[in-house]
Amino acid sequence: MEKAYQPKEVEDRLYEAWEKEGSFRGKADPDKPAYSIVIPPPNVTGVLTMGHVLNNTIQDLLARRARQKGFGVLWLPGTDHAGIATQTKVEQQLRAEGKSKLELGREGFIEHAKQWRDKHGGIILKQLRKLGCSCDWERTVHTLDPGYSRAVLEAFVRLFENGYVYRGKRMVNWCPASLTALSDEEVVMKPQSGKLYKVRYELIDSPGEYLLVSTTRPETIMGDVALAIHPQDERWPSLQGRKVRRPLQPAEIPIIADRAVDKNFGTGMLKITPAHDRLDFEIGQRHELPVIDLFNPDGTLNESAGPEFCGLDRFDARSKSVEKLRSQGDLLEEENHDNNVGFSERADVPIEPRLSEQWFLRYPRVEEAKRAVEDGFIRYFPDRWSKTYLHWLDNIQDWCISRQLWWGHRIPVWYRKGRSRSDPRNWHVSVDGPSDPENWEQDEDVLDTWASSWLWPIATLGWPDDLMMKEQGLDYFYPTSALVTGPDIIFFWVARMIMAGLEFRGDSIDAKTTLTDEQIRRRIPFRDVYFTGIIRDAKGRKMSKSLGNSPDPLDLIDKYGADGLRHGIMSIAPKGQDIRFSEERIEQGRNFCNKLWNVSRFRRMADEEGVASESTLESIIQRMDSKHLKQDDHAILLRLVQTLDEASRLYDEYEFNATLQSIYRFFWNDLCDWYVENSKARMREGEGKDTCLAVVDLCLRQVLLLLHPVTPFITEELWKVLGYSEGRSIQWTNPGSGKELLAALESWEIRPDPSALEEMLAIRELVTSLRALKAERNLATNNKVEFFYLASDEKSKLLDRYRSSVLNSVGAGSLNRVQEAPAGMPALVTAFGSVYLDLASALDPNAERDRLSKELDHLDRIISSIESKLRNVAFTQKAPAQVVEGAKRQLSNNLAKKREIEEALAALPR
RNA sequence: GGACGGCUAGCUCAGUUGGUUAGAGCGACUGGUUUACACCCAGUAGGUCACAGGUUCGAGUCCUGUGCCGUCCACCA
Repeated sequence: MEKAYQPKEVEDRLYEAWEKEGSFRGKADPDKPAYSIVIPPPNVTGVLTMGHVLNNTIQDLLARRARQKGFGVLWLPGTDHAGIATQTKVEQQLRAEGKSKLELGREGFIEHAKQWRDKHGGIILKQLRKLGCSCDWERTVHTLDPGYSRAVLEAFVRLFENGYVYRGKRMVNWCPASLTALSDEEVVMKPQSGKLYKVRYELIDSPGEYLLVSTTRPETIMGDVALAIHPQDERWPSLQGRKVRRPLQPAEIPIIADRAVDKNFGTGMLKITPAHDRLDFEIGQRHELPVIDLFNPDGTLNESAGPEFCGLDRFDARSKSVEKLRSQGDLLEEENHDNNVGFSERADVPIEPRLSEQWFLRYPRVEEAKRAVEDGFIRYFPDRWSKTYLHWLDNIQDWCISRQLWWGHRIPVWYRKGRSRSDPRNWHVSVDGPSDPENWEQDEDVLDTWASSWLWPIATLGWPDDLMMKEQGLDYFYPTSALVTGPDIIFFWVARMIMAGLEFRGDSIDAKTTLTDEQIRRRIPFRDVYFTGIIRDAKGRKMSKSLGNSPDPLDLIDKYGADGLRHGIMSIAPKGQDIRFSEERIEQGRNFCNKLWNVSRFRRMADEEGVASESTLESIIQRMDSKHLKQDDHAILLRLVQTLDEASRLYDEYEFNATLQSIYRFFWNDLCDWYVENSKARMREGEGKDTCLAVVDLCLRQVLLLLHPVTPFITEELWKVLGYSEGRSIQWTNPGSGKELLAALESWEIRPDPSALEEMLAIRELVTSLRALKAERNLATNNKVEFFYLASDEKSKLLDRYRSSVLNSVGAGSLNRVQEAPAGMPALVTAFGSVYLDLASALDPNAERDRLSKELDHLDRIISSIESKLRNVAFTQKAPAQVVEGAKRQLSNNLAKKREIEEALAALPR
């Protein structure tokens, strides 16, 4: 074995072997309980980020643990076509080649995009293999696959038939960069510091008299169709019904009154531009006002804006309109003003409210979606996200699902040629289209990407095709067991998947009929949802490409190994809290693997032949001879039992960083630093050698099993190297519970002594104190140091049993009992008693006095606090007896310590 | 304007239902290469648990308020 663990060769070799053996294949096996996860499909053209590493490590961990526990496991991978994102990329690349999508035409563009996707896409899936992800790659799904596409269209048609989908002319969020409508969720509000302009409008019937209006968007004045005041605004009792002159594109427009106007904002007077503001549009509807659309789709102004403005970009138009108003004397004031502006999430440009005809979805099963989470059919980890989820559902708005793009699922609606598209009588809605296609033309738009990915858990398992569902094992794997994703897509994806599952799984149920509990239980797409945190850099900033603060996971794998990366990331990932990334933690993950490697190496060096045999749990236990079991053996076995239970509990609670901490403590502190260190002599020779090695084997074997979900490669490798494999991969062996281990030990007449743990802790504290006495005086290399101790008979007896191992681990010549504090020796007071270092020379009495005085002060503070507590009648009467007893014991211990320190102090030479 | 999360050692974080003297890793400092591991071992220093009240015999932990940091939701021109 190499001196240091070399992950590269091991990882590639093992991954290949696992794939070849079909370890990851998800098969419906009626003899096993099912465990399934569907991957949150990354963008097909995406590359692996630290976020993916976190997310997918957790999923892999869950899948691998389930495999160990004997479940029929499926982790289903795939990619998302990512409509806008991909189309934008392809267009950019075309532009770089000097081509445009219009030249290619729809068919040509899609063909081109597909080629581009096939060439550059799917990289991320290869990268996930490097991470060790145990996905069933044979079942990889892409959202534009024929089967999946059919599911998307089928869902649309069913929703249409059930009255959930409708077409309407409405205000939508328009992205002038991507030239498409967006859903409300794709708009992010950003605070902007802009200007608030005060503009005057002249009253027609009273020339020279003006009304003042505050606006942030002077470039839309040409589209004003009215001014509005609040009906109860007593400042202007008689304005209603009169008219003003619009200062740009002059025209006479009426003054109206509407409750939606805020009397207290600006001048209390609102200009109404129905085509370019949501509120204005609503007011316009109420008052039957006309709509003047000033903008082209790309955000430039059109003819309605007048010749001066036509063709200008909206922001140029803004400055130009300000200039013009100023020159006309209509601009009275200009002040700084901070407000929130909606930006397109993808293109990062301000969105434009725009009136257009689009397809909308009224969400199905909203009430049941709430119940599913409220009543615990679906559990959120951490639970607090359920509040965010429920709040969104309470205020849910219809979903604009049509996108003016080419890359995606084309809406399965056909319009009769030459007839009005607004009239449903001219529509044909079906998956396969009309039988006389020559008389129809298909809707040009595609569906929002999320209107395909919301079917992910059900459509990847074959829905809606009966045969496919059977083949893919939908009945077996659905509902999936866990979903691992970020809280940022709780609305985009999680909530919508729940509604889709409730609506589409099983028989179609009338919209008016509420689902029963049993139906909800069967239809939900997943049972547990684990929300990860967001990975931030060391300064707490979000990782992003533009900041360049995101390390490349593949570089990290190269440097620290996939296991190191996985271990590192899992050790810093508290449940649902944001994560500060630091490469040091990944380094620690690598170090951990190396430690595991080296202790295994040491184990082999102790007895190469013993390792060669295929050792099962039973055969390891049978190598233990209870005659040769020492207290240290009992103690480490008890710690192993504890750790098995603790780690298992923490795994089940999704507390992965705590899980690793628990395993770490056992493995590093208890096993390596204490047990192995103290057993080196036994491991080499003598009667107890076999027993001792068997204990080490048992501990190592269980540690490997516990760690396998987190660090699959090194554990599999050592599993074989150490001879625990019985020819089988570690993947299929369950670490088992502490209770099961105890039972196995018991069947071989091994019953760990419960008092051994406590003894070990006491001895460890003693050893630490003795080491400290030496270390503080730089005596680390001196093995002949003599110690004395002052302690009770009982403690003295205990020490006699451990003396040699204590001397050995401290590196000391002797440790003898005295009846009173020896003069002039540095001392430490432990739970065990006082220990003294015999050091005639090189002692600085003053330094020693300082140290002891400090200790004494500290003790005095503790003692007086306990005393006052015990003097308090309320405490002694109300606190539970054991707490009071504990305090008393604590007091007497500390008083004893104090006496001993005082003695030691008195014994110091002046 | 609402809602949620965070504030504990220089840094990153643990701290289960209130109960003996608040922990770990990293970093700092001291010492160590007797054949598992310097990706290691031994040890030391370092904390008014953000602040202010309250409940309680007892508060890092529960309640109220304040501050700062972060996230989400919200049509104020």
